[in-house]
Amino acid sequence: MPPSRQRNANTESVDNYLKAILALSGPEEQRVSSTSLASRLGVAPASVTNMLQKLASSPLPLVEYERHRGVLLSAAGKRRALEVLRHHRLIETFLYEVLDYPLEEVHEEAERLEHFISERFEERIAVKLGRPKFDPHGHCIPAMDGKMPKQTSMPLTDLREQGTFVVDSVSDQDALLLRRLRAHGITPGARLQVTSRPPDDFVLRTSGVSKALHLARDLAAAVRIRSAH
Amino acid sequence: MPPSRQRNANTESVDNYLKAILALSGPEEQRVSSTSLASRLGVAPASVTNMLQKLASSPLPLVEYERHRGVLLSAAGKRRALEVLRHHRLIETFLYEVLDYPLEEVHEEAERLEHFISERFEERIAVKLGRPKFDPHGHCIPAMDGKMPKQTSMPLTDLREQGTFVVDSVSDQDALLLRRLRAHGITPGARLQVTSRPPDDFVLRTSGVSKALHLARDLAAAVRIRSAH
DNA sequence: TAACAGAATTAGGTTGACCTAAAATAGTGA
DNA sequence: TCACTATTTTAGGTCAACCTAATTCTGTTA
Repeated sequence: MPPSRQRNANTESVDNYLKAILALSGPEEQRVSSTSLASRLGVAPASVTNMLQKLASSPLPLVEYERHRGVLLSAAGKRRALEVLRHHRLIETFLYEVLDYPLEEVHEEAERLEHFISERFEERIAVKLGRPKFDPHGHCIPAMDGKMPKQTSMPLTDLREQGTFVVDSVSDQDALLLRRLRAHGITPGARLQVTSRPPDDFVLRTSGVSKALHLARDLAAAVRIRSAH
Repeated sequence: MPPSRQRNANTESVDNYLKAILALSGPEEQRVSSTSLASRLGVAPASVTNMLQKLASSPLPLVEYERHRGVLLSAAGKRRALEVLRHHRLIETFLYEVLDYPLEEVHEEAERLEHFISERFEERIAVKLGRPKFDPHGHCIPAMDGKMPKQTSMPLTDLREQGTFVVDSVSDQDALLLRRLRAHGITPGARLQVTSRPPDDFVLRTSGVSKALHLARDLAAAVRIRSAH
């Protein structure tokens, strides 16, 4: 028995499966395939199948799983996934606000710590931060009851018309990319005036900068925007 | 291969063995027996033997081990043990100072987190706290180079004469005990006037309190004192 | 509708950290 | 010095989470 985190059958690994399923199933909660999970988690597909079978057949199943048909989170699984996501985003906010981390480094640290903080720790940092609704990437922080407001933003790459927008959020997946975005002044809340769009380049202006900016596709893909109300 | 903490062969479990050896070998760095390690770590003696053999026979051994003669930390092992101890005590201080944890709850949380924070995290909280030298229990925090000032305190239970002293530190091992001590005003820095000592009770007065206090043996054993200079 | 590619699963294996039970060793006292 | 006890080690096993290789399934395409 591993010393600390066996309580409740929630190991670090299980948490990571749940988080991945939550992320991949999207807002419509579609079934998630073994391969997509495998590639997101960086493990072999066979390992995924194994784990899913275990998670599905425990006394209080965390997922619903049918062979060859992918998985979905059960109510309990979703609850736990959202709890871990809440931890993650609160920790990110904390690192950014209180410990002055650079934006692109909060994710990696949070990714480790999210599994090991207590309820008390979560509560204390939430209070310290004034119960924030958004993390520094612009992602919303699930409430304790698991509620999340509906997404009203869209990927910059989905944009089909020009106009002025506000950066809703940036992806936390790739630190390098994040740093490049930041160097261009593209951070949550920034104003973007988009003057050209695919299949050409993304050409845009950021607030207060006169020079037009050509945005590479990989960068654009990491940005979500909403209308400048 | 477990996903996150395989780097450098320093798993949570290995860290805990190193910490336990450091604690049990004491300031004179005496050899530590398998049984004492087993009981401190809450594992079977056979498990200890196993682990020690592994730690001793790795390319860069963390311990020196001879069968039937106990273990000692190697230079590398001591370095790591002190690093983890430093993490632990910095985290405790942080929880206490910044997140307003009650004293008796910092230990348990730190015990988990100490294994998972990055160098950056350690550095940031150290800066935030003003590079503290002592944790809230009164234990000194090892410097980055592993240096620790020599102990000048003694267990209250070793006391053979009456007099006035200062509480140097209190043990962090038992939360309940700690809370009882705190209820009696016995926290690091408090003044103690000891008027009676074993084999009778410990009878003492704390600063500003007129009523004499009878201290149970288990409580006294958790307190270290130094002279009130 | 047969065949085939790609996805998913099964079978069998490894590693780390633990366990129990049995065997070996060390230190002590007769 | 011999035996006995307590400590320690060896032997052999379990479990979680991974792996590779082999097999089976599914949906599509000729």
